[in-house]
Amino acid sequence: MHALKITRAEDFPEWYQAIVREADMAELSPTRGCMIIKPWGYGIWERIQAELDRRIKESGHDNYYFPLLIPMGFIAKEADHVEGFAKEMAVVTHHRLKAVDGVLKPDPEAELAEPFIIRPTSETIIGDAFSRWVKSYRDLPLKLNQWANVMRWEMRTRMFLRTAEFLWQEGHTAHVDEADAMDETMLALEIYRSFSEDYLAMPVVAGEKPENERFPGAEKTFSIEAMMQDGKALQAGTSHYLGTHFSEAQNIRYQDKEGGQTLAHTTSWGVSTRLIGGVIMTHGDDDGLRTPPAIAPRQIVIVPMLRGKPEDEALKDYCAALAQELGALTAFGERVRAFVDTKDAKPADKRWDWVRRGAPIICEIGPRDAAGGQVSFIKRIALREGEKIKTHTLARADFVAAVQGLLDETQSALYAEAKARLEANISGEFNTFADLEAYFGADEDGGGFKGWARVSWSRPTGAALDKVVERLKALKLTIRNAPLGQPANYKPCIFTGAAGVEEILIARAY
RNA sequence: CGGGGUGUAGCUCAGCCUGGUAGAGCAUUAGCUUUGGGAGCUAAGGGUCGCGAGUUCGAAUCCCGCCGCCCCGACCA
Repeated sequence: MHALKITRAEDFPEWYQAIVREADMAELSPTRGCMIIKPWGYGIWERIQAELDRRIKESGHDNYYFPLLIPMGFIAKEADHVEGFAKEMAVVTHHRLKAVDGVLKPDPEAELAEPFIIRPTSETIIGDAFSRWVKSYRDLPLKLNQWANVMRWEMRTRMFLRTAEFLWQEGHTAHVDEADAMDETMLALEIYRSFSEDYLAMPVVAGEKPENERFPGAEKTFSIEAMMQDGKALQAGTSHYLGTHFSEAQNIRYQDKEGGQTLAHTTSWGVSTRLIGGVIMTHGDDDGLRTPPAIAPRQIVIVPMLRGKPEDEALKDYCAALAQELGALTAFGERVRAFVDTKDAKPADKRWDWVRRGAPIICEIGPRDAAGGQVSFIKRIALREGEKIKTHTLARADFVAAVQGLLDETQSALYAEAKARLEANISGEFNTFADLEAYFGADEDGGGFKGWARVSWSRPTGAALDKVVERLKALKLTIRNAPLGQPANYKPCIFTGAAGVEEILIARAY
């Protein structure tokens, strides 16, 4: 009997919805396409923010905050950019409401001369600031970041993976030349890769997006791609070299050492609350989430087996003292987050709540443990032995001494499991398009697990690339990226048979 | 935005075809029992049946319109 009513094997999308609800991470709000993020979900985001913010600052970026509303004219300045975002823009057109026949409406008298858009991303408004801030080569590089909410009017939303409003971090930088901007683009990508692997225990493949998948207005787009447990790829972060597209559109020029006016080269890069969806689909099991300890809002949860009797007080004291002792330890460079769940609820219910949330270590401490100076606990990553829940018992001092190791082991085990899955399911055994069809076309409904294909291609562009995209679409496939670390030699192009020039990953994707 | 499904108690759903004034399980609350682990018994509370307009003496049920959600498609930094 699992803690979730639905298993991954039965219905992966339903299982995903169940985990978001049952782990109490988020729920839908009355606002279409938007969610209420609850403490277990938001707490994970706070851990992500704290660590990623540290890494971003360490690499020389400062935090800024730009407005939510962007003058509509700004978005029109870069042609590809407006084309990419126009269809999903929320627009603010009025500044006042008025009751007309008892119905509240935007006051026709209060229409804005120039509407605002709610930011879908901030290249344009930040570019405008750059154009004023960048005067001399001495002002460069200019490296900033902001933590913000953005809005994209998506047709189809899924909690954490694609919502109309989401939270993210967006880095924006300006540089003297392409080489410097490309260094920055790759630096950001590497921050995302290492952060995802070290901190989220989510292995990824970093690489360059094909032309058709580039960010609107970008010269080059790079991504990190993670493999979910249904085999689909999730784009978990992107880093863009924007060339001089935005500089031209917004006049970001500096006086170089020779006294000439030169266009700056800009970059942008971001990760969002989508990472949380990735964590769920990487580490969840049929009992709920298994939260990596580094991002678990509570790493050790202590459930006292309260009985509504006088001896409860002594038991609570024992648990509080244990939590305090654990809180003095450190793990992943921070204080250990221990929590005593004293809520007036049945201990068994509390246990299963924390199992579904995926607290890494759940202690269940009864009067006999307290009297004997022991700690009984379950490990979320090794919850069962056969059908039965596996309970461990250690002397209190031994448990305290073991905690850091347990958390480290949990983090490592989650990473190792996901890494093994990723590596076992990327196949280079495809030589012709027929091979792809044989594998990916086998199930018509697209429901079964399908791994990724790593294939050589001749990197067609324009109409030839469109044709490739169409052929892949028929198999519900997309090109994810061209991984960094390319081989010395290539097989013939899987699409055309021409000489291969690059290896790419092909997969079904979110 | 197209195709399909769906919307009834906090959750999962029955009732709809064949109109008669709303149900089950779980959850909640109270009491009693139980206590090394997802407990039992008894009782209670809880629903404008997604919204609106029709047909009808009477609509959860039939008709029309709208909206949300889920799946597929299109779209998706």
